[in-house]
Amino acid sequence: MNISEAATLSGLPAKTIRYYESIDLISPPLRAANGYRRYGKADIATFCFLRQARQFGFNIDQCRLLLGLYKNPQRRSAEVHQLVSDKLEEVDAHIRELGETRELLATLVGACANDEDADCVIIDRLAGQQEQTQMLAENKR
Amino acid sequence: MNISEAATLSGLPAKTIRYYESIDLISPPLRAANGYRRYGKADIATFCFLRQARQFGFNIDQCRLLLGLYKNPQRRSAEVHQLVSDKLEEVDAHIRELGETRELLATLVGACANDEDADCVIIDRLAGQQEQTQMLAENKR
DNA sequence: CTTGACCTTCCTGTTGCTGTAAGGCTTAGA
DNA sequence: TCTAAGCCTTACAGCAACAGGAAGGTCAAG
Repeated sequence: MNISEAATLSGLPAKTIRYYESIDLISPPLRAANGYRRYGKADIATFCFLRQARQFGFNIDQCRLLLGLYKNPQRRSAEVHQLVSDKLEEVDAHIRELGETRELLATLVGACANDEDADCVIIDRLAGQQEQTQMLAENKR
Repeated sequence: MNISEAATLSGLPAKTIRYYESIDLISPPLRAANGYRRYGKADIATFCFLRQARQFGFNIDQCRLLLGLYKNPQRRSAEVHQLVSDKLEEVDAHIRELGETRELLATLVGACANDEDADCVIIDRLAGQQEQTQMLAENKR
């Protein structure tokens, strides 16, 4: 099948498939006589794998590792487990961080008058972190 | 003061300050006789404002808006409120999305044998979304 | 025979910086 | 007085992970 069908079946845009090939994430496929890329079922499975992995937040290098394990029948599931639980921790950390940001934003939203007046707690709060930074800077000396 | 002191006091790297100037986010400062940028207290306040806003997840264009409101004594706090509550919603959506990812990852971690064997539920799960995609593709026809 | 839908490669742009090169200014110390 | 460090300047390259578009070749239908 041609690249656009492979794209439809796998859920990866054709552009992305070509890009993955260009960075050697996937191996170059066979070419038809006219130069078109030809893909088979196994390729589709690989593309699906990559789409899923990316969706889970693995970056390209991590996908490279995962793909290596995927293609290697000698893998130990413990290796895969390690990669995935590391990612889980990473996602957890990210969620915690966003949660803090969220709380701060909610505080701001709640504190703002939300009217026609120019007085704005949000603006004050955003600008008013200066002293702390300066104290911090002084502590460093 | 010179740029590195401004950087220390505001918490924005000197590089970032120059970058913000280059994209017209902040206005070019006065220059000393030797060509060095000179900053004052108001500049530091602006830099702190930007640092905070970025930390809250506002992108550069949103910072441009916020900065406009910050510098405008005629602002209506409702405008600021709108920007911030939009951002809050955005962050909430992001958190929800990450939460779903987290649950899926946790499921994978829990289901994996985590041993010396090659059998790996994670690998199977990552590769095995193919049918659904294909059904989806067929529904589109 | 043309039209439109594919396909190819190559180049640029995105976001928000960070790194590095190549050079000028300034100040303290030998 | 020389020099070494530690500032400062500009300008260009690069990161991640693609997306958009140009310029051109191919293919199937009407």
